Amino acid sequence: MPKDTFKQLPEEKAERIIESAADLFSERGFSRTDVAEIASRSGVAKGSIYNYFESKDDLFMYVCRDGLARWREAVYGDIDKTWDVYHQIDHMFEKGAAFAQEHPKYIRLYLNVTASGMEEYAEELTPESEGHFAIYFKSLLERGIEEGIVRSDLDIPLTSFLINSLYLMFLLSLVSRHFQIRIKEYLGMKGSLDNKADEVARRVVDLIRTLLKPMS
Amino acid sequence: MPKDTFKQLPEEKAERIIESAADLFSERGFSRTDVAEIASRSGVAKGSIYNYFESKDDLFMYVCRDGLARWREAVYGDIDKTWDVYHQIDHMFEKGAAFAQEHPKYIRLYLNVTASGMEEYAEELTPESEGHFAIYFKSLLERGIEEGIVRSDLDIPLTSFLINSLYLMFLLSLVSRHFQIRIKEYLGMKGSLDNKADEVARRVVDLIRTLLKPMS
Amino acid sequence: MPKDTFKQLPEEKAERIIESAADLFSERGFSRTDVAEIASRSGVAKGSIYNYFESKDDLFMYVCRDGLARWREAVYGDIDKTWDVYHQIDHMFEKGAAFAQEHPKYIRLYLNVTASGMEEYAEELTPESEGHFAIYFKSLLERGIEEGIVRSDLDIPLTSFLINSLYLMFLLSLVSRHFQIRIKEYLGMKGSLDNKADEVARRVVDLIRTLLKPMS
Amino acid sequence: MPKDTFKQLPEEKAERIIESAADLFSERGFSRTDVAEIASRSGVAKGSIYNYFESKDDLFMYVCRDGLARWREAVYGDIDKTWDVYHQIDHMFEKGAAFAQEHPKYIRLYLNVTASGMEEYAEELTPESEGHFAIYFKSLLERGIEEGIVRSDLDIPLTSFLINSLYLMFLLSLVSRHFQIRIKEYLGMKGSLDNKADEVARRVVDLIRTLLKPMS
DNA sequence: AATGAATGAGGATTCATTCAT
DNA sequence: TATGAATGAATCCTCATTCAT
Repeated sequence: MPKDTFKQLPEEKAERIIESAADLFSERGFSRTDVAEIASRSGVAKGSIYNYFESKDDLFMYVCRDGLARWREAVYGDIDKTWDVYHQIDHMFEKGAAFAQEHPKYIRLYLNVTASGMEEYAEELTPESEGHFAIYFKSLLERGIEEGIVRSDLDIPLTSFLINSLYLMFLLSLVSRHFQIRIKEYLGMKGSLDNKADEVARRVVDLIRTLLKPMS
Repeated sequence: MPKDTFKQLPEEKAERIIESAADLFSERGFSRTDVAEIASRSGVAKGSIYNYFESKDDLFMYVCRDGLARWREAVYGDIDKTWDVYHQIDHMFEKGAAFAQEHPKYIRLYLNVTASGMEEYAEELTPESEGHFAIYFKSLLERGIEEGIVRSDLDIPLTSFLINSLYLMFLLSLVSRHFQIRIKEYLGMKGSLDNKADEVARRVVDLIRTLLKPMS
Repeated sequence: MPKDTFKQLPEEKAERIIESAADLFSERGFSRTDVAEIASRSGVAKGSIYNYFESKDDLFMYVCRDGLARWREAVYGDIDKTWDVYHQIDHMFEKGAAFAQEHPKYIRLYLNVTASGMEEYAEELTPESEGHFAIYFKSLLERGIEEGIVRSDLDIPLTSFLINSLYLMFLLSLVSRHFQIRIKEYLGMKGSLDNKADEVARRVVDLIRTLLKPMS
Repeated sequence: MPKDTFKQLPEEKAERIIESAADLFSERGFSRTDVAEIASRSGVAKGSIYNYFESKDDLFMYVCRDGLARWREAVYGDIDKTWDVYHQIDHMFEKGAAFAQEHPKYIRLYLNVTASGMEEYAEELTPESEGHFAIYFKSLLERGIEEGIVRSDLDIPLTSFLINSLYLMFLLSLVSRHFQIRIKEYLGMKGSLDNKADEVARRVVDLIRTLLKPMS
């Protein structure tokens, strides 16, 4: 947890630190990131970082948690719960893609938490970040079934898991070299993915709709 | 690339080195792994590691490539191409689960390649490891459609991507703390996942079958 | 030398600072003591310490000098110069023991001044703290000889040195782990020294008397 | 405890490290001593120090223990147990003075162990270094009494303590600024003590003899 | 005068890699 | 070829001191 001094910081300065830290952690991973560089990039002294955070670990945890919250907010923030399931999923993919392209670093942080040797962080962050989604998707599907726009013979929890997995893989494809190469292998794409993100998003949502909708 | 001296090593010794390295890289990640410890665990001198490999990077790359190959072999090695698509997918999940439980380290290595700062490795390894799967899944689906057991209104490349994503998420759930917590959130499970791996595998395959089979 | 601001401080606040500083310096030594902790323990701001003292060195010096003065006062404060030499020595040991047990920190500070790298402090403090004793003991012995209760064949300065050395070693044994272990080795004692301090003091004074009194 | 690598070092190199470490620790104390400087002074790389010792603590402990052993050896090494008590004490003071003048650092290390915050070291080293002396002095006095050259009305353990205290104070006076100033206050000396060490030693031994010998 | 945030030099320790034996 | 000691750059964190409020 950040120290009180961090909370009292001018927002602009705090933001600079978080940005630099997120940049570096997401580019290089936890171990390869140097606290001194975070400091110099954000224009504060090395010692100051330790006035704000207990340790590099503490800073990392804060940055991850903060990044994941921004991600959630960007995606869910302006969702209208009255929309139908496909509309909401479509919105999530669209907003997710926009967020991934604007702030790839916050999504890359996700990969830091999944990495080997980061179990300690996962233990704390994963339930926070995934719990919401799990409940959200499940209730979305249930309502869809009630409304007759989702087939009723599905294993709901697993279908939620499926949708989220697709969602995750899609976003990671926009921010991680590995997942980018991977998706291009599957979709037979060449060149940058960036200008096709929306198109791919639409295809994914279409596929989901095709698979979920009741048989006519 | 390993040096020639490595290739001339007694198989048993080479294996000991690869095992120790895979153990450590998969538990701690690249940066946190100490070459000296790999050496001592495998009973060779630290200097010897540098007789066999150009650098820690080189060793890491070799270990990852080797681990991914073992994974592929375990899953595809004894597949019968005449089986139908659902049978083959079922086999993949079953073998995959067994492999993940017997050699979690080789699957954890996958996460190392996806991590931040590992782009250099992804660049080389990802095409090798994912290319196979992509082609394999696509041809599987195409044959399924021809045989009339897979609905024909699907976006084949994307459906391949979907199946592989589910497959990946399932296996990662067996070996990574993050993905384990995540899947348990979705499936509402408590306690260890290990003794329910087969059950979950079956559920996933069932879902895939439900979604893919043509509407009656 | 403390700044003027320190002298104008409410006595209670000044005392709190001195106490905390003496506590910490005496427990951890100069280098291992953190100015910030002195401040927080005495309930003042870190910056305030620097309003009162030029530097950590300055504070340390003041605390040592003050502590040694308290020690002197406790031991000599209520001595009656008309008592005979043995009575006065007995009183010194008794009061010294009581002081050592009540305020071990002030005696531990002595050890900080004797330590390596502390020559600068010794240069200033030692003459102040030892000068008194030297003169005092010598005149005490001289009077004892005149009165015929101390043998006249002694090397007076050296005998003063001897008595003070014993005195010092006795008190240090009450406050320093090293000297405590040491005296227990010599006296064959087990367990805590604290409840036997008076007894040992008496034995030491007895020995001094035995050695110094004229042959009958 | 030093690592095996240290034990395998050429004696000359090991000696250089011990010397530099003893020099610095004894001049500046533990905390103020920089491992990097020990390394550079002994002409080895900083990292090498950590090949030889677990930590700065470990090195410090080794150096202290080694120094105290050298001191003991210098003083006791060539003592003839058939000599009478005064002869042996005389020899100890003489050799002790010579050692203190030749290798003041090893005696200064003693002060590091007595310092605040060094209890951990005292716990281990003090029994080793003082145990010998305690037993030695007591048996010396007992034999002296049997032989009729030491008065029989003494508190033997305490007298041993007294002699050792004098011995210690005398040696510390030769190597520590504080104790040097102190002894000069008592003995009324000016200028350097060094060229008068033998004379003072003789005076101390004379005083001991005067005090201990039976009354005629 | 009081505060406590900001600073950056300093210091212990780690570890990939080299190299003499 | 095998070894493991030697190296020193890299990195986390501490802390005395300053200074703006």
